Amino acid sequence: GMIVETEAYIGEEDPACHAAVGKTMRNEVMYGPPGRAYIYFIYGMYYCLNVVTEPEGYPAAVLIRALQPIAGMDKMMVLRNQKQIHQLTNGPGKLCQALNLDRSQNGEDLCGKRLFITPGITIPPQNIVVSKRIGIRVGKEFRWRYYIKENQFVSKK
DNA sequence: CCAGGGATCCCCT
DNA sequence: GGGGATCCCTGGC
Repeated sequence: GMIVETEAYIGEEDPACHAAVGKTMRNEVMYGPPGRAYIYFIYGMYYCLNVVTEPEGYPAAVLIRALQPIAGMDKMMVLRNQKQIHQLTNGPGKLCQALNLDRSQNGEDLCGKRLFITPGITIPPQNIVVSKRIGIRVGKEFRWRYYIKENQFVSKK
């Protein structure tokens, strides 16, 4: 899939970042080297996928909030129990379900062969919308959400 | 040990 | 637009 929506969570000073409480067993992957997957369990039923960024020791990550499916939609439909393509990966929990991601991929090297990100098409800056992050209670003031303008697979306008 | 909360989703009204 | 599902993690006692 093509990543069409992301959010940044940056350091212990970001109250919405899981690292705001300091290093714990849950968030330790964020303190590790960049380029790895930080996958956490949320609301008792869902997982969220992040890409660890920044040098080792500084906890930060980019939450992948939505994908535009490119291949494997048949498998995604089974995993999601959903036939509408637009409902397969338009949310952080949904896309983890569609890609069958869970705790077992937490910490995985995203430069490997199983789960990885490749360069995609270039989106002109004027086609990228910047907004406030979604679903958080604190740290709402930071405009650290980015999504492709008018893309039909973005989770929320 | 236990209570509270959560970077969501789905279904109902 | 609102509430329930569902369970892990964390911090406090």
